[in-house]
Amino acid sequence: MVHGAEELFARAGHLFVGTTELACAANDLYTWVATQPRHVPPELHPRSMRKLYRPGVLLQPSSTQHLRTVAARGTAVRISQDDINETIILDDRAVILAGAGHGADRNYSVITQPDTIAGVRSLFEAAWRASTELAVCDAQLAELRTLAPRILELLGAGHKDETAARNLGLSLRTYRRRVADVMRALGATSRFQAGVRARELGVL
Amino acid sequence: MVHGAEELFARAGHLFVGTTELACAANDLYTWVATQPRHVPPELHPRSMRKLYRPGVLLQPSSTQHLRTVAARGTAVRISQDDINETIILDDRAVILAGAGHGADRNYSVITQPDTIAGVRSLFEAAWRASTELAVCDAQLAELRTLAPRILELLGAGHKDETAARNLGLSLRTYRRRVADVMRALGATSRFQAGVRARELGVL
DNA sequence: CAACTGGTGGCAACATGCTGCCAACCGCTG
DNA sequence: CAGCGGTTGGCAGCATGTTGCCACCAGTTG
Repeated sequence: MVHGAEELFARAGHLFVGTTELACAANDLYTWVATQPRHVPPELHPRSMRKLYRPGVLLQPSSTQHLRTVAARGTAVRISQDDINETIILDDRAVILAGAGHGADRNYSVITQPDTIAGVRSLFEAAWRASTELAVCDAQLAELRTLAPRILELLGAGHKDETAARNLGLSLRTYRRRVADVMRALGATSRFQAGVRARELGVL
Repeated sequence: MVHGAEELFARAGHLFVGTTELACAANDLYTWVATQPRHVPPELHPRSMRKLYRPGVLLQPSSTQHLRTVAARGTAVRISQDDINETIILDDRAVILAGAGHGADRNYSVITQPDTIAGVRSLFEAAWRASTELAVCDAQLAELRTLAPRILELLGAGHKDETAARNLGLSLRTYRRRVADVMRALGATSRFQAGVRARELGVL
C-alpha cells in the first residue's frame, strides 16, 4: 500500500521494466497517465498492451482523440460498460489496484502474491471479453460527442431541462433523450452521480 | 495570461513579496493553496490577509478544521453565499483572476492595470461585506457536517432517496431536508450541479 | 405543570425528470 | 414513386424530487 503516484513509481517502478504484457483499467485519462517510468527504451516496452476504459471518456473530443492515437500506436483499447476499479496488471508478476482518494492524494495497493494476481487477472479477462473495441464505441458516440459538452455545461450551470433545451434549440423530448444518452455513457443512475462523473472526467 | 500554477508563481511570484494587504476568493481549498511563494520570511508576510470561501467547504470536517487554523493564525476568513470567480488581490498593485480549467491545467490572468484593479477591488469589497464570519457559518453547519459526507456518498453512488434514507435511518422527509441543506451549502440549483460541486470540493 | 422551542416524520400538492408510444419528417434505395 | 430506417417532437403516464403544512415528541425554561 503506497500513497500517491510518485511514491508508487518510486516503490514499484522497477516492476514495470521488462513487463511483456501490460493490461490496465481506468475510468479517466488521468489515472494511469504514465504506464511507463521515464527513460525506458522502446525495446523494453511491453510486447502487448491493453487498456480498458469507460464510455464516458468518449464524450470528450480531446480524450477520444488521445485514445485514438494510443490505439494507433498498437495498444488494444476497449470500452467497458461496467464499473471497474482502476487496475494495472503486469504479466503475472504484479497487479496494482488504485484505492480511495484522487489526484496526488490516492492510495495504491501493489500486490505480488500469485493467487491474488491470478484472481485479478481472471476478473480482468472477463471484463475485457465483455467489452467493446474502441472504434465501435467511437463511431456509436460520434454525434453525441458534439453535443455532450454543451449539455454538460448547461446541466452544470444548474439549468432546468426546459431552458437548456431552448438554449440548444432542441425540443424538451430530444434534449432529455440526449441527457439520457449522456448518462448512459457516464454509467450514472442519477443526475447527481452524472455530475460527479462528468467532473471526474474533466469535462466542465 | 499564464498557464498553470507553476508558471503563475514563476512569472508573478515577485508580486506577492512585500504585499501588505492580501485578499482572495476561492471555491475550494486547492486553488490558492500557497498564497506565498516558498521561502518568504514571516516579516515580509502581508499585514492583513482576508480569504473568502463558499459554504460548501464547511461540509467537510477536514476542510473546516483547516480553515479554523488559518483563521486562528490571524487571517480573516469569511463565507459568501454568492458565486465568486477565484481571485487574488495584492494591495492595489495587482489582481490575479483564475480562468477556465482545473488542477494543473488552468489559466490565470495577472492584471496590473490600475483601473481594472480598482474595479475588481470594489467588487471584492462588496462581496466581502455581504459575507459572513467563518465562526458563524461553522456553527450553523456543525450538525449538517457530520451527515453530509454520508449523504454525498449515497448520492454519488446513484441511490434513490428512498434507499438512501433507509440506509441512514432517516425518514424520506428528513433525508430530503438534509439533501436540500447540502445543496444550499453547495449553492447548487440542481442535483447535477450539486454533484459537480461536491466533486470539485473533493468530497467523494 | 404550562409554555416555548427545535427537530422529526407523515401527508399532500406541485415541479421536475424519465420513457413508451406514435405521428411526422427526413434521406436513402430499389 | 413506394418502401424503409432513423431521428424528431408532442403527448401521456409514471417516477422522482421539492416544499409547505401540520401534528408530534423531547428538551428547556419560566
